Amino acid sequence: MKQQLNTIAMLGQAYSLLGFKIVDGVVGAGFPQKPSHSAVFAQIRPEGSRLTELARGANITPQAMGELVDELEELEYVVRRPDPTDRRAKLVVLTDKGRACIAAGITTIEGIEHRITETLGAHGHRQLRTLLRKLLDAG
Amino acid sequence: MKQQLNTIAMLGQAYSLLGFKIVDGVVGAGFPQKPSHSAVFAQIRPEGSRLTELARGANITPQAMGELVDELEELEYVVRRPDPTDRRAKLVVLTDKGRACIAAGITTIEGIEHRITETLGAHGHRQLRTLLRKLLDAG
DNA sequence: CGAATATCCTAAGGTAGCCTGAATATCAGG
DNA sequence: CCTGATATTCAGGCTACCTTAGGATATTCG
Repeated sequence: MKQQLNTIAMLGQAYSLLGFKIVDGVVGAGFPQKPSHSAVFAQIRPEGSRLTELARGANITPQAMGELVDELEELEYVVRRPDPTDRRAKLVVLTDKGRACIAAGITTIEGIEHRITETLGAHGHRQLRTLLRKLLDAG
Repeated sequence: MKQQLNTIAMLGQAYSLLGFKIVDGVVGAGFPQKPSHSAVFAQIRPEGSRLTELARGANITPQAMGELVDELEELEYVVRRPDPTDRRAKLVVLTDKGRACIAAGITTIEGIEHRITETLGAHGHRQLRTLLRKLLDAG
């Protein structure tokens, strides 16, 4: 579970770890309107994910997740397709527009990371990440 | 305006600066129920502050601030007293309980800061603050 | 087959945290 | 003393985000 994290995510986690509540980031123009929508984008698998699966991952009820998916479907970021392996289920799948949206978000994040490196220097940026890593590991 | 900031506040500001939205911190048991309540505690002056003054500082409408103060008054953290210098206005003043609440919050924050120093070492903690300071100044 | 289980949907409800609009009281200046 | 600005309050509304309740349908298991 100790995956590679970008600096802003580490900042957020550190902040959260220290007893603060944070709202999930809405980074850049590529992302949809509601902060909670990123709960879908962050989780959805390339082959598509089930509603209940997404709900469990986001720790909300399937009904609440259903509403989010409704909205994202309306915005044409995802579509619901029948699951070929289980005819009870439907798969929530990203559309091209959805993938473009994620790509735009990633570009924004990369831009921010770049700006951090510019400000702190490569060495400083590495130092910052190391310190944050230590904080997260200790927490 | 470049006052001394503790590390957690700096983390939060940095995170916010980088395009994320954060909910104000609820640190420790000393603080009241709602995150937004800290908008009052953070601003209120020892002699008391006016409602509109607090509203401007928190960048919300006086009506919204009025509701927050209502709640805090209900919880006996503050009282409304007539302003001796202006009979239109009332002063929102901390009670003993309110001051105790702030003190408890500060104690909690100090505890967290202490834990950070323990984890990173005094040198590491200073380094972290320096790096965050740079990020904030650049933003 | 029939019962239990899984998935999904609709509907209704609730809270937090804001907002606008309008009423009332007071102040400050000519 | 009239006028326009300022301070507060009451009333009503809104959005984001989540819940519980109940029911439809499809699948798996004994």
